[in-house]
Amino acid sequence: MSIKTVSNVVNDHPHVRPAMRERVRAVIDELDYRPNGIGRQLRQGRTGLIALAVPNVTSPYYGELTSTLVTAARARGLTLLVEQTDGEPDREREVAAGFPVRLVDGLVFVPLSMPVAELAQRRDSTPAVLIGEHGEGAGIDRVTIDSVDIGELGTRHLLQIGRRRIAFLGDKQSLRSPVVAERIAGYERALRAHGVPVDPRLSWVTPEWERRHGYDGTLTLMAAHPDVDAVFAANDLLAYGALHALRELGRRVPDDVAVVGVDDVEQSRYTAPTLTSIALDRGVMADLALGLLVDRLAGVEGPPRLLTATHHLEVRESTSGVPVGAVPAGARAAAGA
Amino acid sequence: MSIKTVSNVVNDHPHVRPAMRERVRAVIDELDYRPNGIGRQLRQGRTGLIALAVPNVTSPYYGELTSTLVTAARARGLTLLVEQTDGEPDREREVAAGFPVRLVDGLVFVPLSMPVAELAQRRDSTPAVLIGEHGEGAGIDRVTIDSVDIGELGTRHLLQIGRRRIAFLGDKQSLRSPVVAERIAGYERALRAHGVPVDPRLSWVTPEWERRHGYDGTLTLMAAHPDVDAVFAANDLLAYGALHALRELGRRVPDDVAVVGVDDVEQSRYTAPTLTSIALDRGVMADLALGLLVDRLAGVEGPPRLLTATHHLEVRESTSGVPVGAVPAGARAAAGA
DNA sequence: AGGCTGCCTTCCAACGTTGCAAAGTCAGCG
DNA sequence: CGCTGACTTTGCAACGTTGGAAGGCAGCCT
Repeated sequence: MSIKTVSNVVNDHPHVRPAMRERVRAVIDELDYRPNGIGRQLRQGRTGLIALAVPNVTSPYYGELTSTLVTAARARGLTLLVEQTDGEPDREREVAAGFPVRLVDGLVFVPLSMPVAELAQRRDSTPAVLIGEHGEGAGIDRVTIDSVDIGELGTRHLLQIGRRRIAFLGDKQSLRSPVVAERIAGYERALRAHGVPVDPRLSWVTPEWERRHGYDGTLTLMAAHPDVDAVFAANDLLAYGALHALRELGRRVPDDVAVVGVDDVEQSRYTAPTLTSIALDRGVMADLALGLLVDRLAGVEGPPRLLTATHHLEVRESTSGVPVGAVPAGARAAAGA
Repeated sequence: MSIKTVSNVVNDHPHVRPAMRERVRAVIDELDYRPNGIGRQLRQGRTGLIALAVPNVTSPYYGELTSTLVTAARARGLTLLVEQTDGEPDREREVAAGFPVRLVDGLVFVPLSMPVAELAQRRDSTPAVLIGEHGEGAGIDRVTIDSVDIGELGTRHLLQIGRRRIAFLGDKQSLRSPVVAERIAGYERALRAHGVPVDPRLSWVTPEWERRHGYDGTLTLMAAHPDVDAVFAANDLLAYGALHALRELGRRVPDDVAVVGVDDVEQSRYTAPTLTSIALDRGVMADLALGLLVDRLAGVEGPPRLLTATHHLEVRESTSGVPVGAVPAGARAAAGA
């Protein structure tokens, strides 16, 4: 039989006589033959591969995002290939410039630090989607979240439980990325709306948003401003570091200092005390992003599109003091010792 | 100029006159040309792609492993492609059988549940490396850890701080995988060595090894056996659940119940109390695994090889009661309330 | 000046697949 | 019995690259 007939069988072409179809299938099983993806792709010009470029896979937030994307991609017959940028501008530039060897059909990119102007001048013709606040005006499809509202929501919650000296943990010294700028804008807006003076010294700079930076940052913050009665951390990891530092300093949470995070990753339901956080819908974000990308792969033209995923506040012990479980308060107090 | 000359320039072949080389480079820049990976790969028969199949990317342990592998692969000029099995036998079978379309050069696989006999009968000719305890006798290169010793080490530590009613959290009901079997073997060996009777009722079954299973498991465990004075969790996530449950129950850690985990992921330095855990060297494991795989890709023949990565105990507050930071004990006591 | 040598460039073929078109087969019908 | 038409199979070409071999050119030696 001819090679082409095999191809017809493998691709379920019509006009193949059942007898022949059976014969070919038998031989395929016999030889354990698999079509060579490379040849197929060369012919079709597509690989079915999508690259995902995130700062890292280790942070719970990006890990959960990656996990969702892997699953969502598979559901659409695509395979995900992972790159890590560590949020460094040069690594992000490499991703934006495209891989030196053309291999993927599309790119899902979470940029953090590279200048948006450079993103906009990207010459690589591979379709891309951005996820996150970074990329306003880059002319690329994007799925984002409303970080101004996130900053406002978290701060308002702290104001409502009576806090007045609220620190924002996770500012950036140089290069204030949109993420930070927006969250701080929301934070300040909420303060003003409540008639609480904005003290710029309480926008506390951390080099990155990892646990240890939250820990170090909170130690120095509390030393400099002992009157701080709430910490609004830019993400959950910083908040974990803050909780650890506060415990070490003997400050009770939330009694002395309340803490709010952003991302609401799984771990936040298990810290002691459990962490109040603003939940972002990662599943929806991944799905939306992949949908935008698949459109472009299918040849959909048009101006860059922008979608915004929703978020909501999950109140837990670090601001309410109320334990999650159905256990008497007395028992809880004893537990903490 | 001819296509082949361009190829020669791109591949740094000798015998290209500098003038011509320059001319070609200029045009490449001009057109922003990139070699099409597919054509190249078709010619060379290799894709430079490595598949990684893990249960998920969300668990800190696998997340950190994935992250390390991505970096290690990149350092060797390979790109990592991620699949998730959720630890389900059928999904693992698919991975073992090979992707329907031949596309990757090699496979790094962390199986958890599929029968080893089936792994051994794998017909796919793509080189593979296994990571973990699962796969003994499959005839495939593997990087593992000594889980018997891990079980023994953790248990001995608990015995040495005076605990006698030590529960093992994370047994599996049916299908006791090698991971569990080995850790429990070590646990029982340590108990016997100390003359402490082995109580099989304290090998507590959990459906999976996620935080919530540790939480649920610990609640039921402590209800059934209130005299338990230590919990040896099969991994850190289970331990976080255990810490949460114990806090809710008003049991002090480590005073009433000491807790030990396995994996020593980043978060364990930040829980309250910080978690004693057995650290596995993920970086080394990833490197070893990739080394084995690259050998096979280079055509190295020979019997299956087995490497064992090291581990060590990180003692923290959940067994020692001693805080990590340089803060007076009095401050710490107040902090916990 | 002719031939030779050595370097540079070009040509050809092949990797494995699939779209298209041509060739082949067969049954039914006039 | 041959023709028509529908259905089935096969052949060819092309996707973009690179190894190997052949071709071209210039300079040098005699």
